[in-house]
Amino acid sequence: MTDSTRPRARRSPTPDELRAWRGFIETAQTLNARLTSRLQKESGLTSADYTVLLALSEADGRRLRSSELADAVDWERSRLSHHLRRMENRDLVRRVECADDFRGAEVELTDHGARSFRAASVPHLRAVRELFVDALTPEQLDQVEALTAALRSRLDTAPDRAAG
Amino acid sequence: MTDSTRPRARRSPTPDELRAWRGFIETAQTLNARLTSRLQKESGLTSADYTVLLALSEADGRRLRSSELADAVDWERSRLSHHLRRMENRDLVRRVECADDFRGAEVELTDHGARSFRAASVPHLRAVRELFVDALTPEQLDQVEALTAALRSRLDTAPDRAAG
DNA sequence: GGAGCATGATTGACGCGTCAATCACTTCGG
DNA sequence: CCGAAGTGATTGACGCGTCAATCATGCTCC
Repeated sequence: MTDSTRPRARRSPTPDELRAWRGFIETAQTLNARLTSRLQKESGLTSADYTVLLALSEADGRRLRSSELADAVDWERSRLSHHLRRMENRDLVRRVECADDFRGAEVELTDHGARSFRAASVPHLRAVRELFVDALTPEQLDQVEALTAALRSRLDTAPDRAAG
Repeated sequence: MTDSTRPRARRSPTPDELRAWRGFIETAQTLNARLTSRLQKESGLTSADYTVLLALSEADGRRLRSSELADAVDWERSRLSHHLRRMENRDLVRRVECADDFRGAEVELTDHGARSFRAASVPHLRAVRELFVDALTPEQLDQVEALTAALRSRLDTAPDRAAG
């Protein structure tokens, strides 16, 4: 216990803690990669596409201001802009001029985009069930919520560049 | 309960389940982004750099065959190859011809690479403690291990393109 | 021992995401 | 009004990761 004289937060994680950390982050990444790959194969959409289409299909009139969309999906502006250009080229979305503020643009789901999203949705959600939900007990699912709540609250507290 | 007539795995997740899923994957991504950004700012290394340097500094003689390194970090060959080129340009690693098999290459930590890794390591591990370990109770850390074990075993079982 | 296949690794093309710079339009102060 | 500051959104450059193609060397079997 030579570490016990140092403040806890300044020590490196113990091997056990590090194992938990690595397990957590690697599992999340693998899971994400697997879901993404299935989504792509089954429906030709990336998970970025899916995120955008989901946000748009939930919006009133299937359209959103660019900035609202950026907030909804929590992306940087320029990332959204680049991605919308690519999605527009594939006829998944359409940009239309905004009537009340000519700086702004509105983004609209095309019919093809709406259809693609609907077609992707069912197999995607099924995959989430297979690879995540069904792998865990109901108690574990509750634990997940508690864990992520705790982590999120820590993330919200710590102001990006380290804490005091 | 109209769903109760359908096999469980074919249903979409319930709203609760979906919330747990979204919480899990988004938290993991945010956490990862935060750690990556701190690592980058504090030491000029990406997490990809860090991963490679960690694997190499744990290897005998600070060197590994390219393919062994690829296995160690679980990357595609070509990704590793691209990344090593970039790291070589920054004098973090060096490629040397392999004596016993002239197809192969060995990758070696440079002194500068070793120093960069050591310098990055302490603040990085401290950040892991701050943002992950210290956000959770010891019980929760145990839960994380059990959860990820369950998820991993599911991932290993399901043969990438869906399960029966 | 040479043809054909296997293996280790690299390359090129391309879509992606970040950062900094920029463009276009609006608003505010005078 | 006009100019300056503010705001919504796009662009360009660049590093990254994937996929398919390729290169170079080693291996096998007749």
